[in-house]
Amino acid sequence: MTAETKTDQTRARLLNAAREVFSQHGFQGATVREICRRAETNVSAVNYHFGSKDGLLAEALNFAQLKALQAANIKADECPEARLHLFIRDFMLMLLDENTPSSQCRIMARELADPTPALDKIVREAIAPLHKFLGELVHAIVGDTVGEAELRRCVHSIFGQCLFYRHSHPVLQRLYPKLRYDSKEINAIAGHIADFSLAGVKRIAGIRNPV
Amino acid sequence: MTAETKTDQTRARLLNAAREVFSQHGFQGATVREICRRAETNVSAVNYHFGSKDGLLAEALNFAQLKALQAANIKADECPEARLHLFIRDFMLMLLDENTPSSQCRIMARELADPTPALDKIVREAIAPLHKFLGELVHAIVGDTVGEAELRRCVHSIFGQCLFYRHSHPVLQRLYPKLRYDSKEINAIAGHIADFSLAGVKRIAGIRNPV
Amino acid sequence: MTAETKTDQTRARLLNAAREVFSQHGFQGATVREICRRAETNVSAVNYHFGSKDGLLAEALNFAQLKALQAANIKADECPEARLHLFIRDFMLMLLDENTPSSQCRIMARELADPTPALDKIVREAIAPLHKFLGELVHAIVGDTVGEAELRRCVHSIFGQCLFYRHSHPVLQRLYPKLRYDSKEINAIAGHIADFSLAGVKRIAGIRNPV
Amino acid sequence: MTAETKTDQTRARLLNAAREVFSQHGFQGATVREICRRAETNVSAVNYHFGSKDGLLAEALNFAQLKALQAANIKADECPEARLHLFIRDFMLMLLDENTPSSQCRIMARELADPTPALDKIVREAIAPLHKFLGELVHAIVGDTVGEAELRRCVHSIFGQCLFYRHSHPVLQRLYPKLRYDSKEINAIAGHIADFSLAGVKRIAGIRNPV
DNA sequence: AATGAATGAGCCTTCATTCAT
DNA sequence: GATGAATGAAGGCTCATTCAT
Repeated sequence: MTAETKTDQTRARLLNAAREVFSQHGFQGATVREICRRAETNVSAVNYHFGSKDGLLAEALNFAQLKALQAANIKADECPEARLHLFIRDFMLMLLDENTPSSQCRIMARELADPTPALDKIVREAIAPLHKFLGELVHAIVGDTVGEAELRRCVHSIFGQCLFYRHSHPVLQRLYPKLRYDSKEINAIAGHIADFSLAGVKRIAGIRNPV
Repeated sequence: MTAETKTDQTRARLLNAAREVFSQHGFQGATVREICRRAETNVSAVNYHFGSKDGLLAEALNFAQLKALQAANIKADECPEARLHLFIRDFMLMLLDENTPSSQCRIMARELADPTPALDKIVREAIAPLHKFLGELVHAIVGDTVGEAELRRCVHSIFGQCLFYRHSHPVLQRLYPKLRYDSKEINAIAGHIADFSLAGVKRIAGIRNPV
Repeated sequence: MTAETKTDQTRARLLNAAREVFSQHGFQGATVREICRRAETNVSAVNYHFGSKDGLLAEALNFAQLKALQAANIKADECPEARLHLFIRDFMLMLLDENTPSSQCRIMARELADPTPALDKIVREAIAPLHKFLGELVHAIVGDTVGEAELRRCVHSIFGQCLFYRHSHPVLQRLYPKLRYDSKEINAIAGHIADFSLAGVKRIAGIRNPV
Repeated sequence: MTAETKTDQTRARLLNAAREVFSQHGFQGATVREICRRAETNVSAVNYHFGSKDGLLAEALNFAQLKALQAANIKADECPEARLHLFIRDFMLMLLDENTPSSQCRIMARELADPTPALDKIVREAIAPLHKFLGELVHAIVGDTVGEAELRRCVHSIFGQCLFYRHSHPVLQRLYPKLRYDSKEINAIAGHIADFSLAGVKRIAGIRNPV
């Protein structure tokens, strides 16, 4: 049924390998050779199929996972607070779960702090919608009681907490050598961030925060 | 009275250049040659003064400033909540203030995943004490009502929010081209993070959060 | 019929150049750049074809020729004394003959004092078998009359005499500016070493040495 | 009593350190920094006192030890055969004894195969006299029965055997990991070379070689 | 006279890319 | 169309040497 040509298969293998390697080593740290080794093809293949390492990154980022996450969240028949919790949990799973290989999200996270030619595309197609999505979710929680700037900062506070566990992973590993991101730990972290943030946004909105 | 030797001046120029380049390109993306070019010295200077690129990073992180920040905070005759606010503000000033360019510690250790003595030292001497400090400050606010793991996560939530503005700076620049980190903006951000976090930690501690 | 690919040609040029440069400047003194310059290729070629400077040395030593030499000697239908003479002559030709420049194995491993995989491999694959071979040849001459340690020293004495002409070539050139290693001279040297050594090993074995 | 100035002391320390390091690592492998570290002075001292690394080598080689060896040998009230044995033993001790630091002879041995600017001086002042000395000793044993070329080759055979143990040390260490150059082993080697060579030169001279 | 600081040429190696089948 | 071979720019670093006291 899958009329995949050999070319398509090679492309697919390269994209998967690229996602793995980019998410592990970042764009600069990744080498074309390593990607091609994992894709079991030759080093010319990247330039042949994608023009350059940059081009490979651009294609490797299809953001499907991220969009699926948002779509699923919107569909969820839950109150905004519960949806925030869900979103944070799914986002953290994408960022941290070691059993989910080749998450685009993890690639993005790595590149946020280290501008690459692909960053414009990443921001435009993935991050801007994501910020918009979370902004709307927060708005659904707090209503019109907060200004635009404050809403934005709430979104930043939530993403900042999430991304910290990825960006600071090398540091956290050294601080707490026993730390492992299994699903229990990820759930605990996500629960914490959700509770913490819910209280935060409500405080910002001037809403009394019951225990 | 400027008892600065030529050596000290060269070291200082290198450190400033390194902070600029490291924060712009990350550790891997930064080149010794570029750093030396900006410092107007030769490429050997880095190895001469700091032993290696790693060693330069370790010194560029400027532990002294971090420690001064903590010391000043401890001395402040304020309640823990106010001290948290102060700490966040000073930390954000250190991370973001564009008016003291390159003399600040802009870099937080990242992407030194391979076990390297530099990151070990950085974590041991700078980051671990910093986490301990903030942990104690949070504890002073919430008392013994939270467990060790939760306390730790509160610390992570606060640092995550702060570092977000540095790590995601390239992203935020693209999302909000008009964004400038002047002292007014920094104060607003710090205020937001302090309020948000205070509500967060109290919620985690099970403390009713009045408006 | 010249089924040599371009790769093989480049490899061969590199090996020839490496033998020249290594034998002129030693391993440390030789530079990859100089070798590549003489081989008329770029500096990456060494690492591409041989992995490293060490790897290039390992291949340049040309074990094949050494092995062919031993194989031919074993096949020779001669008495052990005559075979010793033959071996020394062939070995000296390999070491010294100026008429087959740089296609020969001129280098004997030296100055790789730091434990390096290259020298380990060289010793294991080339030198140990060679010592074993000469040990057996000496044993065939003297029988069981000498102990293991003495047999070993006889082998060392023979190799030492041969290698002297290579290792001390720069010295001998200065001592005897007229010295040329043409085939007549090489034969004379080989004959000398064979006679000298035959008498030596027999004396060590306690065998009366007739004129 | 020693009216040594501070300068002289520094020079002396540098020369001693240089002899150590040169004999251990060869001229190219030795670094000025290491020499100065051992001499407990600064890196400029070498150039200040000796002009360059080359100049340091030239001065480090005063050949006193070598000359003393020859002088002592001439004085010895022994037959030429016994004096050959003595000479080889003393020469080997100089080359190999790990308890005799900073032997000039060992430096020379390293540089024989790897021409340095100092080689002309070494050959002229040390090696040529040494070859002449050993030539005369061999001549005293065999008389006028051998031609000049053959006499020369006998000298080469003897030196070749001795130097082998130094040049091929890295190889021998790997072939026989248990090998140690203690004085017992050195004496055994020297005895072997003397016996072997005596038989050799007599055979070359056409002298019947009694057991 | 003597030294700590600074230099720049050069080292081996890695890398994304291009070439020539 | 697809690949193994080859490239050259650039990387961090080491070193003998020179500078400026």
